[in-house]
Amino acid sequence: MVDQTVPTLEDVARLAQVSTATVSRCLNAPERVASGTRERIQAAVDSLGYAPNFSAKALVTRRTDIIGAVIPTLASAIFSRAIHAFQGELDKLGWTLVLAASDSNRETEARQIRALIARGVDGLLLVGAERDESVYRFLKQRNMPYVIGWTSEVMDGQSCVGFDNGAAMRELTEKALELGHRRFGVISAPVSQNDRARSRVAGVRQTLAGFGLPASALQVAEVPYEIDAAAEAFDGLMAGAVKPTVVMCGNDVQAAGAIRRAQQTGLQVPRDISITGFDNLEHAELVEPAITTVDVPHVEMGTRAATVLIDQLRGAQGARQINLEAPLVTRGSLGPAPD
Amino acid sequence: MVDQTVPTLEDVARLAQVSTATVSRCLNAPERVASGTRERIQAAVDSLGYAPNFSAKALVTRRTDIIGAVIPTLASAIFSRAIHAFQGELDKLGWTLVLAASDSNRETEARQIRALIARGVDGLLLVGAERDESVYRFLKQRNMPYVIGWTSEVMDGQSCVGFDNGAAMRELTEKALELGHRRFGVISAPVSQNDRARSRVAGVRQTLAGFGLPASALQVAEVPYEIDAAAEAFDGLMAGAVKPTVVMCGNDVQAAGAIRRAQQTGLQVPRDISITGFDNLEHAELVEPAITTVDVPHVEMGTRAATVLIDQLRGAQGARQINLEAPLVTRGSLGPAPD
DNA sequence: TTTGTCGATGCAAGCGCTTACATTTCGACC
DNA sequence: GGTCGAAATGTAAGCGCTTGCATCGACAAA
Repeated sequence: MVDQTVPTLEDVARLAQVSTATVSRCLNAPERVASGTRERIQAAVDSLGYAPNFSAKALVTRRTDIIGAVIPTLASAIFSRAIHAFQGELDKLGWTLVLAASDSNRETEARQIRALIARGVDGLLLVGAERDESVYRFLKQRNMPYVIGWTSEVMDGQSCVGFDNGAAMRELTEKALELGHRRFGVISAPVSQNDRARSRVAGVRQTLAGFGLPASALQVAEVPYEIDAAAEAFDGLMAGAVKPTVVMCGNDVQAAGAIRRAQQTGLQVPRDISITGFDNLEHAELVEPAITTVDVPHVEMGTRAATVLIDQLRGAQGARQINLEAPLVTRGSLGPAPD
Repeated sequence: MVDQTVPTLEDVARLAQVSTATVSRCLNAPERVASGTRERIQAAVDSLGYAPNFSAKALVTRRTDIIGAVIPTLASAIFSRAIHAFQGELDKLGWTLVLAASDSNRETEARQIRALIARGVDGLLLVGAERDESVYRFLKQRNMPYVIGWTSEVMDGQSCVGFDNGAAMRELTEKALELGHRRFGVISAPVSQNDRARSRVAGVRQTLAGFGLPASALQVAEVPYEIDAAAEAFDGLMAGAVKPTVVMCGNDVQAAGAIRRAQQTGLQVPRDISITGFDNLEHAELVEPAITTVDVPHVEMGTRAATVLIDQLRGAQGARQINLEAPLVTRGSLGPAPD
């Protein structure tokens, strides 16, 4: 290893017999440099294997071309599909993604948002609209562009790319009502710090109330998005005074857990009990019976989030609120209510 | 929005009536600053809401505290669990993760590795050992620390945190032999640019050869890690002259696709045909029958990869090659060969 | 009092790049 | 050949931070 030092603009300039300014221009706005010079510089760049130092560039331009995303988790497929699409689109547009997972912890999320901003990200993708006001103040104070995903319920002036969690759940609930169900169970993620989960539960509640059912027609259990936790929650619901005929789950992982537990306890799905999910993850159509669920447009959400954010960075005026379709996917796990 | 400018070290210094050098020391090595001064500076930092500019810092220290990871995809759960653990550990240690997905494309991967290095990452996590020699030359030339995940077959001097793909598959194959299977099908990811997939297939081949079976006892189909593609590949294998009694899949997604297609064509698993997977993804125990598979230690791999890489960045000498256990998980999809 | 030591602090250079502004070059045209 | 404007290029000032070295002052020992 003879030459341990990385070549700089100055090395290129010297080799090409021009000033550093010309090299810089050649790299950033080639049309402002005479073609002969350009070729000479290009040759110097190639022979030196020069690559610009982004820290130096960022220092003077005040831009990093880095976008940050803070998501609840990568551990399951829930967010990873959208993040994959998000990253792919960013890559295409010349941006780089830095990623942090908050494990659905509010303080962690706030810390990570600050950390990414300190790192100099040009923009942020956040999940859900609910966070401390102090975080939004900070974002505003630093004039940081951001887009909120996975929900369409945001404040004026905020950009989002999401869908209506409540509406999707209302639609699913109506379907269940049509099928004769009158006693509902819900297995949800803890709603206290999760606006999307809360909207979903609210969607069920509103629909049932609108239909004229008493509050007792709905039992809610809150547990994490894990199979075993959902299985236990299912047991809890079925052991209640008012046994539900349909259990609506906050996502497909919980639905899979509920279905399995139902089958273990000798119940047939959907003959004895109907179960629904949310997200349309890959496994939703693999389990038996396949899960009736809501098709969350993960990929489109990720892609659009990237374009909305980049548009904003490039100076587009005004917030954009994009509300995507999240259609019902009817499969075997939801059937008519038992007599 | 009155004060649009972000406070700098100098602002803090002025307010605290010290030099910028002292503020810098106070932030990076508090013990070298008198406690009175320290308090004054702290107060100034707080009142200004000062946060250091990482680009400037990186420019002079030549370190970014950013780690890059280039993985094949985030679209499924295959890599995301490990990346989640990797990011969590990095976060704990004070590092930040930037992520790029190559979609298993060799050129894209090479481009992304270069891009992340240009961005100034301090280290890299890569998946699998197989890439153009020019990439490794580049890595070496730039003196870039990196760790290779998902395999233990690396060159001398390279660090890895993985497992023995071939050994795991040999073990699985032996199990199938014990159960009386003599005609094997394999559904694999395309092996041409995927050393892990190649090792897995080789594991089957070696075991069968060692057992004395002819080459015709093994039929291989190469398709992407997708359910439908796997289903078609399954059809292809079953339509061959030598119908397999067991189909070993490159991962659990393919196994799920194969199982479903088997059932659609009236075959009972494992009575008529056995099917195995790889990875032990969440759905492996959700489908019916549950998938016999290899439990890849995703989380531990992610965590250890982070610590190995950071150790290296901190100056630990020599490459570390960590070979984790990837034990068999016996479930319903693998049974005795039919008579 | 003088000297030496050491902890605390300041000074200033410089990391590699961009860019406003100044200067040079080069044709086109008369 | 001389003039002029545009195009091409150069000059140099920073961006915000770290850090080697110089300085200062307090205190202990002589």
